[in-house]
Amino acid sequence: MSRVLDSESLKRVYARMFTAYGPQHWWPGETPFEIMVGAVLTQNTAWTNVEKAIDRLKSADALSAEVILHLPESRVAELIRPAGYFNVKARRLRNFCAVYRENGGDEGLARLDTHDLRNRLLGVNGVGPETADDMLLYAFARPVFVIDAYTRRIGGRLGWYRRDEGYETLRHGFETALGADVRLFDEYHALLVTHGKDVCRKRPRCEGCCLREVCPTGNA
DNA sequence: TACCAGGAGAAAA
DNA sequence: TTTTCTCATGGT
Repeated sequence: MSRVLDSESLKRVYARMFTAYGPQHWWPGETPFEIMVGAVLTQNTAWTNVEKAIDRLKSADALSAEVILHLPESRVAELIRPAGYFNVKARRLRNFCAVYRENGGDEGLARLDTHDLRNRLLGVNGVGPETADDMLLYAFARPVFVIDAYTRRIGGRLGWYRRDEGYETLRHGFETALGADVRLFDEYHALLVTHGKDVCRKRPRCEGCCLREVCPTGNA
């Protein structure tokens, strides 16, 4: 980034989105494991489809690392079919479950410091930076800011940075400007996604956009 | 019908 | 090293 992110601008945008949409109550899931499975399944996929896949895993009594590792990959793929990319995601889920088990499950992973935990997750073939950071923030309440396509699109329109800026640069930029605050990071990311779905896609002319007055191009 | 969704990794250039 | 391609269902 050519310049550091402005803390006041970030907080102003957050306040406007929070006023417009209210608390988002992310991430759906009863356990860290369920949240992490959801993070893999939601890759480039609408959450409504992920919910169907998780429901099918639950119905088959297969929402556990042991069962997923025991079942044939084709069976896992069949169960998660509604989430799309079911063949690659079945393989990724099994890769993740193997590492999850090797590291002692929810409790074992929770004992790792954030840097260590992030590296373990990134070591899984199929878990990239965004998925790992979803897991860190929402499953383990670590102060890690998640950068996704909506963060890039909205921040880009607001003139904060280039959309193709590197992932780590953006993550570090948000974390430095906002300070380590799990609840803020949690809500901020969720609000960006909600705002992106609400305005950026459904209302291309930004009618009634809560960020209109703070957007230099008038189309955030 | 065409497009997109809470990405990542492999292959090609 | 950077860009392009592949994976796939379900809703709008």
